[in-house]
Amino acid sequence: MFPAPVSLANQRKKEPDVVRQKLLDCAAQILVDRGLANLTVQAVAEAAGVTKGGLLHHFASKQKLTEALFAEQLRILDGEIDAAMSADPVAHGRFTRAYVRSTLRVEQTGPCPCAALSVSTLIDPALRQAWGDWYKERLNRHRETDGDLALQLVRYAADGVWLEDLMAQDGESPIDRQALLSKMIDLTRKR
Amino acid sequence: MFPAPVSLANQRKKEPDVVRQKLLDCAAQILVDRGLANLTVQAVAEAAGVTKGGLLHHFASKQKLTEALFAEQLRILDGEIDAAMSADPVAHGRFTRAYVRSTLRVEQTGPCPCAALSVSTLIDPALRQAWGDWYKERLNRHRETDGDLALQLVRYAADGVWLEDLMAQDGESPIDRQALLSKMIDLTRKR
DNA sequence: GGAAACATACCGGCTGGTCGGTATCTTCGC
DNA sequence: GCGAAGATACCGACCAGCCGGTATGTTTCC
Repeated sequence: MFPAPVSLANQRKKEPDVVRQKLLDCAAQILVDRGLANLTVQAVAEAAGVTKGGLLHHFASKQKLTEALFAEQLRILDGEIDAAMSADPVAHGRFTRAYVRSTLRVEQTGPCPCAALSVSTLIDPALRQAWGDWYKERLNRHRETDGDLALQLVRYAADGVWLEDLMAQDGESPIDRQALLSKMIDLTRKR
Repeated sequence: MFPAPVSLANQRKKEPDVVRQKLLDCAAQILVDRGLANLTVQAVAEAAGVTKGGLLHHFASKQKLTEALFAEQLRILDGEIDAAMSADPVAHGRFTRAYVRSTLRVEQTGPCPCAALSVSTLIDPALRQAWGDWYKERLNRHRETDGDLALQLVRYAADGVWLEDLMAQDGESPIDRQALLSKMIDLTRKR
C-alpha cells in the first residue's frame, strides 16, 4: 500500500537531541573535508542518516543550520581558550598564547573547529560579523595583556597556519609544527 | 521573423582578446566583493557585457574559467614578488619581504589578487595543488635566504593579514597596517 | 490523544552546459 | 582592389540536474 521507507529513522527510537547534534557534527565534517560547495542540506541529512525533511525539522533553513554550526564551533573555541588561559601563570600575552595553542593544536587530532568556523565565515556576512564581534570583544577584554603589536602579529601567524591547514589537507605538514609553536610561544614572552 | 537581440555585442566590433580579458577581470571582481557563491557564469558574463554562451565560447567550462583566473592572478603575484625582490639589496629574507609587501600592499588600491587566489583555492583541489606547487617551488628556490623558521612565521602572519582583509571587507582596518608592515619587515632582518 | 520526530512527494528557481544560428573577421584567388 | 569562402566570435533558446524549501503524511513518545 505504502512505499517502503528509504530510511528507518522513522521506526527507530526518537532521539531528537542526538540527531540534532549528529547533524551539526556531520555538517562540520563535510565542511572541512568536502568543501563549502558540497555543504548541502541533502548531503548533511544523508550523512546523519536522516532525510532532508528531517533536517529541516531541526533547522528551519540552511541558514539556521550554518548559524548553529558556527555558534557551536565558536563556543568550543571560546572554551578552549578560557581553559588554556587559566592554566597560564604569565599575564603578558596570555590570550595570544591560548589563541595560538587552540588554533594550532599540535597534539589534538580531528578537524579544527576553526576550519569550519572560517570557511563559513567566508560565505555569510552575518557570520563574518559575528566572528568579528567575538574577536573584538575578546581583544578588548585582554587589551592590557595582549594589546602589543608583536602579539597581534603572532595571532596573525596563527591564522596563517590554519589557513595552510585548510589548503594542504593532505595530512602532510611540510614544516615542523611543534617547533613553530614553540617559536610562536617564545615570541609572546619577549620584552 | 527573428527576435531582436538583447545585446548588441554580436553586431559590435569583435575583440576576442579584450572580451576574454574583461571576463577574467569581472570574474576576479565578483569573486572579491560578491563572494564565491555569486561567481556564476551568468553573473560574470553579464558583468562583462556578454551572454552566457559568449563566455562559454571563450572558456569551455566554468572550471576552465576559474583555472584561467587563478593562473593570471598567480602570474601577477609572481611578477610583483620578482619586482620587489630585485629592488631589495639585502639577501637574507629577501623573498619573505617581497611576499609580505605583495600580500599586504598598504599603498596600492584595488582588490588584492591574493584574495581571489585564495578564495578560489578553497573551492578547487586542483587549484589548491597549483598554489602549493608554486609556493613550494618558490620556497625551494630561496631556501638559503628564506629557510629560517622565523621568516616562515612572518609569511604565515602575512597570510593571516589578508585573511582578515577577506573577512573584514568593510574598509575599516582596525589596526595600523603601516606599522604592522614595518614590524614584519623588521623581523626579517633580525639575526 | 496530542505533540513531537521524522519520511515522502513535490515545486520553483537557478546552475552549468549544449546547440543551432547569425554576424564579423581573415584569408586568398584573381 | 575585391569578392567569395571558411574560420572565428558571439547570441538566444533550451535542457537536465540539483538546490533549498513546503506541504502533508506517518510513526513514536508522553
